[in-house]
Amino acid sequence: MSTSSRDMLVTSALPYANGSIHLGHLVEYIQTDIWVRFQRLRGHRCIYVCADDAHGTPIMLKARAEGISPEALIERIGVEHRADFADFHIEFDQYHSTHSTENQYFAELIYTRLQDGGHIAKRTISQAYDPKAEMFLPDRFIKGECPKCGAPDQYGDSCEVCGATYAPTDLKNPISAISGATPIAKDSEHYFFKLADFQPMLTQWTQSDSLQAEIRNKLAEWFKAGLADWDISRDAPYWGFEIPDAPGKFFYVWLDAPIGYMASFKHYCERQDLDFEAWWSPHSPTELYHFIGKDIAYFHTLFWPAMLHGAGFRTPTAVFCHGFLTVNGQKMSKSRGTFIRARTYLDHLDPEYLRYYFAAKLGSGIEDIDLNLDDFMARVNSDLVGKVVNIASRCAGFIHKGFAGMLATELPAPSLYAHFVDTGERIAQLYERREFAQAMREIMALADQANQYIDEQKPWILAKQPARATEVQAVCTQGLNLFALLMTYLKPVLPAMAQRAEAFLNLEDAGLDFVTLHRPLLGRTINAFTPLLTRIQPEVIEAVLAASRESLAPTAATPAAAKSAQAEPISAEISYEDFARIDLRIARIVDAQPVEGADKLLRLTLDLGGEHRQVLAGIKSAYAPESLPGKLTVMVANLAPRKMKFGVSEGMVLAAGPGGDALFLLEPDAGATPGMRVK
RNA sequence: GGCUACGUAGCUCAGUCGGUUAGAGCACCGCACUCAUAAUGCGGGGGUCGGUGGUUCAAGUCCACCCGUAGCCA
Repeated sequence: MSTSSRDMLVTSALPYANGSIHLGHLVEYIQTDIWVRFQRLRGHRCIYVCADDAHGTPIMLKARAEGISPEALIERIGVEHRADFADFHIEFDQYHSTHSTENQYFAELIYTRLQDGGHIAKRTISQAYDPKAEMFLPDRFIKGECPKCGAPDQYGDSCEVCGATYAPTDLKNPISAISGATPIAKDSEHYFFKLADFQPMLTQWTQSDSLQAEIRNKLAEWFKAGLADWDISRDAPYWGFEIPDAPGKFFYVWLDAPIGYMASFKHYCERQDLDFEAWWSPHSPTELYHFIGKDIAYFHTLFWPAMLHGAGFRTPTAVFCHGFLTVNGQKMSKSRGTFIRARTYLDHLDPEYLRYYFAAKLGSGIEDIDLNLDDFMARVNSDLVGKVVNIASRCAGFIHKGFAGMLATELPAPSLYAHFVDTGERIAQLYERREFAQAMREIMALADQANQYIDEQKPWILAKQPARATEVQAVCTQGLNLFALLMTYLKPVLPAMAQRAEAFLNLEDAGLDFVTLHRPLLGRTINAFTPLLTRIQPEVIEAVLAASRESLAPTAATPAAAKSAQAEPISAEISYEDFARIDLRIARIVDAQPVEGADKLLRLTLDLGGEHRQVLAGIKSAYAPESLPGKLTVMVANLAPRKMKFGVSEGMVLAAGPGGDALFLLEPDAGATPGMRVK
């Protein structure tokens, strides 16, 4: 079934070394790891490398803020990243860093070759400069008022309130996010990579099978817009590699980041005594694959192949893009507790639950995938525990009770077994094409058939008739062999569970794989059955959400609160009598509906302890209507009714925050009831 | 604003080149079973395929416009 052995080098995008791995990152590492493990189970040589992306302004500033060196910061984050990946069973052959001697070597080599080829230009440009911090400011580090809607405290590239995009120089009253100083314009000479030199080569490369159709469309659009020069230098102070013969100029972090793939592999070659050149020279027979998120397609499908080609290296065999992760249908949100860090998840849940769920949702396209937590629990419990593990569980007892763990010497239903083996080839093709969701559906359809078979044979009835004991043994041997095939097919996704299954099946010397699966397990003993996987409990999901709210709220809230107190000074003093005129009441939200024709409003029906009020509240951007009914909050009960385009609003609910999804309804402590006055 | 995707059952998703009565899993309801981690099996209800218009003998599928969501770009 397997073809001749292939040599493959696979990468995942390098995580940035200034923060923790979260569930969004894991989509990519889990997708890649499943594919790599599958290739190895098919008998191919598949080397999986990655590294921390350890350069750039954000890392420099974070280290400065913590009062440590950038080296110390990236060392600490590197240790954390490696532990998170290892605990999710992400099995890299090499995990390295872009801040390494190998990476400096390749960055300089590639740059020098591009320069020798005439592909580097120098030009003086004017940029925002912080005179106090004495450094140029990336767009993200300039804040000010949106030129379009006037919203305060917006970043230099786009407005979070009205969605406008603009240049940092358009901001009104700009300030440096680093020092608070007003930025000035300052000239500096920059180095550019002349991407347009590679237009013919890129046109050809992007039309090959290297890319998904959606990405090819996107590239066509970029080509139409024209390939602009790419600014690859940054001025000191900058955390990165200095450009050869250009004192005070550094490689932009995005130049040396993808080169980190080569550096990591080079490090591996030195450890394993492999020939680096054989894998990276043009026309190498080996295969090179990059798994990335769709947001960084531009770097990997234009800059990267052009750089490689221009420097005399091979180009990737293919670049595989995936979409983003949403949780419960929405962007991950710190206030909702759905911004879940890898470690928080691991503190509560088995990593294989998530590996399976992602596999069940991932295809070869670039669509976003949704982690719906109710669906997650139902799917994992029902598919893995209810269907797959159940097969082993219901057969094992009979084999141990009646036959001392000995399997029958032949299969009673060889054609059913053969059907499972044949389907394995289709499943393998789905894995190969990264159609994991379809593969999981095929596997679960087989699991259904295995359960149906046992149900038809009814070994629990046969077991009551001593004369039919051998039939019981035969049926359960069949069931366990079907289970062994299912575990083989799931092994790329569930490596740890597969290992437990191998121990149970007494297969520890020669594990399950896609090459030898046509040989059934017969006339041998198995070990005692222990639960291979337990069900997810709903309380545990709640605990993860609660922990995510807790672990992130303080760090996120402190600087934001400090800033907003600064931005919005405390109002003029009022008397107690002024305050007492405001009648604040506890209200229960009994209904919340979107308002037709209004972008920001929800129509709330509030219960004030008998009396019902309609309030039109501008909280749609932060709260899904279905999440509100039942909640208690605080309302201004004696506010004059206000007629709006969409009806009369009879009061206001109280919420804090700058707007957008950062809007937080006030909630009373437990015990408060609708109608109570707030004093 | 321009561009690229996406919108199918309560939830998560399939649906090929336009072709018979639009499918699956979960959830729900009924029955059976009691080996199995309350697991399993059989049966059932549930859809204006985002909307409007068009092309066609025939549209979930193709075209146009609109609405919604996400992303990219200036």
